[in-house]
Amino acid sequence: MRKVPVMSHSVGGLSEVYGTRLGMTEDSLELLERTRGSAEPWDLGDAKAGVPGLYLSCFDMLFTEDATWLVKVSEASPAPAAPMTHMEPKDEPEQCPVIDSQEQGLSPGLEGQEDEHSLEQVQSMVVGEVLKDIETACKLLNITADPIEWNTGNVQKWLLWIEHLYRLPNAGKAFQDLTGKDLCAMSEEEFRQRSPLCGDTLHAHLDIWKSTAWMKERCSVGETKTTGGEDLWSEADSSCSGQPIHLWQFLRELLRKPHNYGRCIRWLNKEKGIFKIEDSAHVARLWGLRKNRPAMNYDKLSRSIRQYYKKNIIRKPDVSQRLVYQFVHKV
DNA sequence: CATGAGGAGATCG
DNA sequence: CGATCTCCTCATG
Repeated sequence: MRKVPVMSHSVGGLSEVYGTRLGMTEDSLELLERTRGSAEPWDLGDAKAGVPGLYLSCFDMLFTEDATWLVKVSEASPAPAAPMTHMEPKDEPEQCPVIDSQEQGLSPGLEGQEDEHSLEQVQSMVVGEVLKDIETACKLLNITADPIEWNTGNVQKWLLWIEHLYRLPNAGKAFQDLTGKDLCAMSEEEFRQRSPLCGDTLHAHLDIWKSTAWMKERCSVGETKTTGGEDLWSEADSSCSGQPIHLWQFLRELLRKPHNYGRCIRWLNKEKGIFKIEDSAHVARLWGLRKNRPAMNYDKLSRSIRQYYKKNIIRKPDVSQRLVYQFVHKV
């Protein structure tokens, strides 16, 4: 109900990947009866697929929606557009993601069909989700939303992140020493050359980020500009003060996004601040990603949590249970 | 066998 | 310097 994944083939492999992995609903499939690609080599085959819940959370993070607005784009704006630099003459005329989601109210006449209308609603909703999810990723990785600004370290983080989320084979090395700018200048073909296995997927992901950044830029022109513009992205969250994030803050961030991380960490009793780490390895990986500690594991993460006992930040609940902790103070 | 408690030195921003 | 990170020992279910 919440998400209405939509797919398009505008991003080659992506649609198939997400289509199959995201557990698309039948109706959404009908909605835009797109070609249903053949199953990707790495999906549904492995154990994870059997437990969609596990990594689905991550998928939602960026993608239930991405495809969506590509759909919108390809359907709504027939004109070949700009921000997507060189587009390959692939099967789809790749367009620039457009911001029309905002002003959909202005063009009611255009989409006479109910389908179109509901589709628009879905799309704008979905665009919002993309924004939120990318924002979340940015916080977790401590990188900016705009790939153009990434240094080589940021790029590596992002790659790790995407690979981690989507269970892609490791391709980090293939993009070593590239900045975000370099990355953004690369065509899908170049991506594929560097990483035959997942270059196209990575490229598609990057496109989403680029598009989102571009859109965000467009939307925020005029306002927020004076202050530096971080307001838009850092509104509701606490963890933004430039200081290095603390583990307890990180955990709270995860807990704050049950939709994305509910399968690896969740509240048992939010009022009392009691939470449970459902997937210790997963949480540890996320933390390691965030802190640039590839060797992070639950052993070490839990040691850090235990340090909080003395500081009165986190404690073990009265009835001690495995992997269950409790924030001492109110959230 | 994964988790939990906590000591102690190393490391990083 | 503080907040982990890392490694380690020992205990527990």
